[in-house]
Amino acid sequence: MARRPPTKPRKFASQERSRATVDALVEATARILVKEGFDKASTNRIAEVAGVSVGSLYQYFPSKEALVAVVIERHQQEIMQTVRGELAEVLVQPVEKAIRKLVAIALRAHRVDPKLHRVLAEQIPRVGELEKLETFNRDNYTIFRTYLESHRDELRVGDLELASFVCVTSIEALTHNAVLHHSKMISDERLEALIDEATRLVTGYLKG
Amino acid sequence: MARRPPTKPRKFASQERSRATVDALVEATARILVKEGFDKASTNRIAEVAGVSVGSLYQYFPSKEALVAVVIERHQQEIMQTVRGELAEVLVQPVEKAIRKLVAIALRAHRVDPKLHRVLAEQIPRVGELEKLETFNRDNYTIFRTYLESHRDELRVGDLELASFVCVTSIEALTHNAVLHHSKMISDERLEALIDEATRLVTGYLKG
DNA sequence: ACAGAATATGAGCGATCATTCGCTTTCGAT
DNA sequence: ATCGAAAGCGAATGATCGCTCATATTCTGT
Repeated sequence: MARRPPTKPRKFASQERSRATVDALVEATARILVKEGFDKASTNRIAEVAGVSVGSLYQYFPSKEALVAVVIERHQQEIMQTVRGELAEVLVQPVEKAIRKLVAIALRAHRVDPKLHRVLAEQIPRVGELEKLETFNRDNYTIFRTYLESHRDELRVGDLELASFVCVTSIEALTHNAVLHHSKMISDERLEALIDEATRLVTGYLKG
Repeated sequence: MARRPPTKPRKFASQERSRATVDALVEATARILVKEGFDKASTNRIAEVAGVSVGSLYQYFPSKEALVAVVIERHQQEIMQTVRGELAEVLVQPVEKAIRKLVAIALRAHRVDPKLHRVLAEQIPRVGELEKLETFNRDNYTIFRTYLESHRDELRVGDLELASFVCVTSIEALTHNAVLHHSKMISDERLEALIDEATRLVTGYLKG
């Protein structure tokens, strides 16, 4: 197993000990990002918080960027796990139900480790490897556009592309801001109110 | 004039030459932010692009943060100059007209040096002096809330606070994304279409 | 023409950062 | 018990950064 030259290989973990190291590094990175922000997340500090040495970090991650990218991926996967099942249901429901469920899903997505979500959204530079954040958003857009196409006859929209843009942007911004900038709004009661309002906003727009 | 000890004073520019230096520094900072991003904007590089020495930079700005803060202020003032007159008109107009004008204003605001706006919105760390960005947004929110209060009877809204949040967030996100992430949409024709859609979205929501 | 204030200079300081590499320790297979 | 591979270590490197200061140049009032 692992036939690569041992001097270079920045490679995968085969023993359990090393898997624990990788895990500790990813977790430490996330914790530092949340508690101290992106620019305090130096590789030396990450290794220190993870309880390993910098050298070990570079055994498994070719760069700091790669490590942050893994943190992003893990966060997106956690969101997807919370959401994938519900997302399938949406596609076969009528507009009003679908939008309401979509808003609820978006809200729940933003409540998975909100502080990490905020740092990723606001502080991570979108260069090189770290553009995955943009890609993730484009996926949502495509899914929504597909839904609108298959329910075209129930809607009063001229330009599907434009309508998708309006809806996705609004829902994303509302849920993002509600969770990350107005966390007082998080009482379950007010949260239901927000779902009502966002649903009314979007369905009203789609059904004329 | 200027009685401070000459060893410390990090002070104002009284001669024309120094005013030009300050201007060159601010402009160079903006240009670097746009063309190379926030983390390439080192003080040495800023001074180099401005055609002055680092020392001169620190004669007029106590820190890099202060310099960036001035760039932010200047950008916000440029936006306000483009917008202030129109904003006054909005307050005395009926809902539909008002919203349409507000959307158009927001759009125009985002088209004042859009690339700089994007960098300021997405790359500048919101710490210390640089929180002005948040304050600016809170102002918009307050203005809108005031408008809704004075037109309460024309509206079908329960919670004014919540409605303001929904409207401001949506308009801001739509105009921001349209200008900064979908610049293909900028053809004047599609731009009018976006104003139509955003207006329909928000007025539909407010008037039930 | 001269003095002192204002302005400009840029080498360099100390801190911090991402990354490397020679070395040691632990593991798994025999 | 042994040995090679895997995992771990951390001082050291070189780059870059924000910022200072001793010095030089230019301006302004007289």
